[in-house]
Amino acid sequence: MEYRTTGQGRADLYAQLARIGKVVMHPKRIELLDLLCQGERSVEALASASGLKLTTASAHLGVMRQARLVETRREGTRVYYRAAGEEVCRFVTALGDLARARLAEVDQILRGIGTDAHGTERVTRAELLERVRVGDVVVIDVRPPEEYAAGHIAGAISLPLEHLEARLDELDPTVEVVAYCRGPLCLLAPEAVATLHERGRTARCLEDGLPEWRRAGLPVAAGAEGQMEPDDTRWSR
Amino acid sequence: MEYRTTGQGRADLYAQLARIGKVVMHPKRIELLDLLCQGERSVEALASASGLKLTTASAHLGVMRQARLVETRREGTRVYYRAAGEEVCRFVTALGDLARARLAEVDQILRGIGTDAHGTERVTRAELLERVRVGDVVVIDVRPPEEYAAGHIAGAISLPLEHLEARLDELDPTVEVVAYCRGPLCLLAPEAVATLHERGRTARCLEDGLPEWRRAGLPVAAGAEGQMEPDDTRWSR
DNA sequence: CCTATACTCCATAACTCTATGGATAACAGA
DNA sequence: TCTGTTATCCATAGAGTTATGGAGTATAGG
Repeated sequence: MEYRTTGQGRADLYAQLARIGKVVMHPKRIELLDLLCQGERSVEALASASGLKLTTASAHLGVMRQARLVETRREGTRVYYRAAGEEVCRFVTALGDLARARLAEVDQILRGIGTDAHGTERVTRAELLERVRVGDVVVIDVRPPEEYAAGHIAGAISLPLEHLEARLDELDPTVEVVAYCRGPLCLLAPEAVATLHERGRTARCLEDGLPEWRRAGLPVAAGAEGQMEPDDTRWSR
Repeated sequence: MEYRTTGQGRADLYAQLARIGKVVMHPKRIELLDLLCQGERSVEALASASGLKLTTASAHLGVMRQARLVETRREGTRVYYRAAGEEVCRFVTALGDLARARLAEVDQILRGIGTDAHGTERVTRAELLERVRVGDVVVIDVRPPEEYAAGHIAGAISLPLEHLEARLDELDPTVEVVAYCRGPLCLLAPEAVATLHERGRTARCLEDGLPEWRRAGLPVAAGAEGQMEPDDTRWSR
């Protein structure tokens, strides 16, 4: 018995799905997509962040644009790429979740060097929200300043990982620190927490990162340090 | 400025995610995965259902097994493959959702030949549940009998698409029919509804299909027509 | 122990994808 | 208009992927 419905239609359908599959078959494209879920970036910025040559990065971005997973905006001589919608970021998250669930290797990497192996539980979003309200915690955004400026947890201060040790004295040793970064696949916050632990501080990571926080409808602020415009309308159309 | 955290770790991480990405880069593998989300099947059954040669199908299944997306069980000389967990099916659904959201072509195919183009709204799960309770609707499972036997909506009767026209007189013309199949990517139910409309019947599709119904925790029965064992423990470990 | 069945493994040829550098295109500023 | 910047396009070599048929493996049954 053959149960192939409308023969042609089905084949076409799966071919379309494979267009999206092809995007995530290459590690660098997943990396780029993950970066784009943080906010828009120029081709050059993406290339240097992912360690690709400009032409190669452009080619990868072209593939992703053809699959309609990213969109572009031109500003003078520069082209800014962004994820084509919230669904794209959800898909990247889903891919990461599946990988963690099915591939022991992923969990090992995430629990490996510089992560929360010390049995430190992560802080839930609900808990953080409450403790920020009460004010008995300091939230640090350990991502690069540009990403902080593009959107951050309301009330968080920008303290990029690479400046953490130098600016350690800005943090009150008696107050617990909660660090967050780009999401479950990002290693910035776990590394920050490990560093803080080495210095005898109390610190934990937030579960997930900014995209998940935003997606949960929790307060996000934009702009550089200090000025706290309640903005960020990126996904709110 | 370079912001590449733990250089090696990140590259490894994305390479692992790409292992899963590579699985869904090929249309036939998506098709196979979609089939496996309906229940386990032998290699031969999968090959014939997807129109692949046995060796090719086996190779594709091998790729999927290496990525830990499917698992096998041997029974005599036969090897049965199954999805490696509920997360796998959720991922396939997520891929389909993303494709529908981002690729106009997919929506076109789904709304194309034989689908609910007639402005027919789909029945929600909640509505169906209530109307089955009241009993003013007949639910037909238009998938192949084997899939019905492996698990179906409690109360549904098995009426494979290919027998629909021949067995049309089994359906009371005064009662609305709700057809369901494998999920949003499956075209069996929309075709059945189109056929029923041509015969002047009142009929609609259920939103999504059996996997989504099961995932929502709604009643599923197993076994062939008539006998209604409340079973199906496939995902309940 | 022999045979048939249901798969998996292997070698290979055809094909597709990726990285790279040079050429081209779009734009801003002088 | 000329120049520098930023990004895309193109040709190509190299790497990886798929389909296929034939060989090999595991199992059930005679």
